[in-house]
Amino acid sequence: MQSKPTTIKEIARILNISPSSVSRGLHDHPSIGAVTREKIKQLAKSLNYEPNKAAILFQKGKTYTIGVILPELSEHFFSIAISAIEDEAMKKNYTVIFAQSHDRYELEVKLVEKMKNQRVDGLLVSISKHTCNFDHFEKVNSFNIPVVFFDRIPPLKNVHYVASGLESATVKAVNYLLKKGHRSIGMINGPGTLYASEERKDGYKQAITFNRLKFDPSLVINCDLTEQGTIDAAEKFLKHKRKPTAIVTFNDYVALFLIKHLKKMNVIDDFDIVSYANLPIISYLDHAPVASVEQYPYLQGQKAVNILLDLIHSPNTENQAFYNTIVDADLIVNGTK
Amino acid sequence: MQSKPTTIKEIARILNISPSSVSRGLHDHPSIGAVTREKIKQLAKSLNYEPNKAAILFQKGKTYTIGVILPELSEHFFSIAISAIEDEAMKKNYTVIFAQSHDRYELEVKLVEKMKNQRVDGLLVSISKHTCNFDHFEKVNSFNIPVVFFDRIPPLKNVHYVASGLESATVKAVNYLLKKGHRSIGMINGPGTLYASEERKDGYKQAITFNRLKFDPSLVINCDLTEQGTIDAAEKFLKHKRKPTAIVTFNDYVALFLIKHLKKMNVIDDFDIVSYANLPIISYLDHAPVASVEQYPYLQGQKAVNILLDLIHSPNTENQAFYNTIVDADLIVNGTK
DNA sequence: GAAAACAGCGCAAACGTTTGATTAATTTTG
DNA sequence: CAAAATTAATCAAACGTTTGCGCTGTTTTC
Repeated sequence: MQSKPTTIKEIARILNISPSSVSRGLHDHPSIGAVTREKIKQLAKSLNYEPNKAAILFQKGKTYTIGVILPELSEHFFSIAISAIEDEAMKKNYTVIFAQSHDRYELEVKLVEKMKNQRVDGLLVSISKHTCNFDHFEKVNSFNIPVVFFDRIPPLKNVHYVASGLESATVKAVNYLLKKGHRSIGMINGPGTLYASEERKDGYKQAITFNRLKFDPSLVINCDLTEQGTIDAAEKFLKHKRKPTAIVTFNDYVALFLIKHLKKMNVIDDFDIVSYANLPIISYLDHAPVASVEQYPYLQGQKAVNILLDLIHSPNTENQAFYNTIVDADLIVNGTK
Repeated sequence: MQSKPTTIKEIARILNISPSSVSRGLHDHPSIGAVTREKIKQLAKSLNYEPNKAAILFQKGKTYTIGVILPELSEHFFSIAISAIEDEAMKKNYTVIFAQSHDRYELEVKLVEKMKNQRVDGLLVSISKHTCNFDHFEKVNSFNIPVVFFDRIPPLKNVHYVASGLESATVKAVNYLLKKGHRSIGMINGPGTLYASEERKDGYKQAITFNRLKFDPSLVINCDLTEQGTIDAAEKFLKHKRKPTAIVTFNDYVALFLIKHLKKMNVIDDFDIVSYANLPIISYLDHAPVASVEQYPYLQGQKAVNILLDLIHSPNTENQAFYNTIVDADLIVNGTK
């Protein structure tokens, strides 16, 4: 008893009118009389008519689909964003397809190509760690598929993006520690190649110099974000001539590794730690960070989708204006700003 | 300089042959000569031809898309599964669209309907907490769209599903605690309506009775999985005449709440805790569970996709056989089985 | 009362691809 | 060498929907 979906043709046949009239009737086109329109709608309803999306997509050359490429779908930060993107797109009647680059440049290129072939109406991308070349995005742009970058954005001028204000957030974080009395503050930063590392460093510098202190470059250590890398950085701090009393870590994983190591070394109580939140339950730790930078991934996801839909719907004129949206991050202390 | 994608027609026009020949040439159809075939392929390549998926989908009535409905995309367990589903589907050249029911029955019904309208080739579902009626799945089935349930499965006989063997895993967990010397073991279970609660309780009973101990129903407490619910349960245990020395919690959240409360009450060292793993960093806690039930969400996601693709590809005969796949959960102690 | 406006509907083409049936040209077979 | 088989390609229809244009019959306008 497998049903075949009802089509417009079928309805037209039954009502003895043309398919075009049925189509127009269903869309409240003025050239269809009220009587006929109602007959059409009633029959459509009773036959459970559902438009064949594939046919419409094909006909209109639009897919009402947006593609999303992220480094890792299971990363907590991104999983929140995914939730937001899905919710927001659903509201606007768009479908979302996700893909993950697993932080591999070549895979990312392939995925962009695939999305293009899928004829997505727009693309939302958080670039992989190893992406330095951006030609693949140029290509989709030339096919008139708008691209909005998200969180991990490329260092380019003429692109749309949504990202968090890590620099100002870092200023807040360091200021907070300074106000707490700390005079030597360490930072375990990410790889130097990352834009996000640069922002953190700049924010750190800014806060330090603004408070008329001297910026000591040896207090900001680049780290590959692994456990061993974190331990190495921690050891440098422990042996530092101006041993810091507070440490800002690149993210919660680093904070976790750091806390573990400092506990092992039995010096955990000598430090205040501030991290950039990406693990939900870090505050349950015994020696949890005293403060966390919240980046609002849900909000970022929402904004990114809305910008993308804007671009999709805007007449594809020579758009010289680029959306550069910064979602201000907040410093969370004890669960409040 | 916005390009228009190359079409088969275009290639045919340039080569002065028919579109059908181009189509067949690209598909290595035997009735196209080697010379023509090569000419076609070369030109297609140089023009960057990419098949218009929308057209193919429409023509074939297949979408090469599977729909996935989960309660909450950002839930850690599901985000791992999402990653697996995406990877696996990508390998088989399928596209995935995700949606979340936010654990609301009505929304789930709507989503199923939407997926059907999207003409997905198959559906992967983890049902919402409040779904007791399953007619909406019957409906997609009648449209010959196979459904595979995943993790949260309905209490029906004639459905395909992949889920973890929670009963046997619970047996392992309780056995482990018994072997450690515990004689009174509490369980903070989920709501009684959940199938997952039933399985845990059955496993608990089984292990207890198998070890010739008496099953005490008052040691298994149903809980709404909130923090307050957990605290209430904990208090009952603290006042219990046979105060347990070990507690099995429904999931890591409950474990977290429990640990927090027991710490506050200063009795954390009186208990061994075993949980069902769904939070990645719980092992970093100071008084972390001594063991965790690992449910392998990645593996489950993989299996579910493969079963679904199997069903999609199998001739739609009257399939009387149902896939009932149990992914055995393991008890992880100190990072190993 | 003829011309103009309009309401209500049908016709047919188009979107890009696939595929069964057909044709034409060539080669093989007995 | 005629008949049969093979090769290589074309034709045309189909999938479901939308939309510009044209057609008819009725109503309005001056």
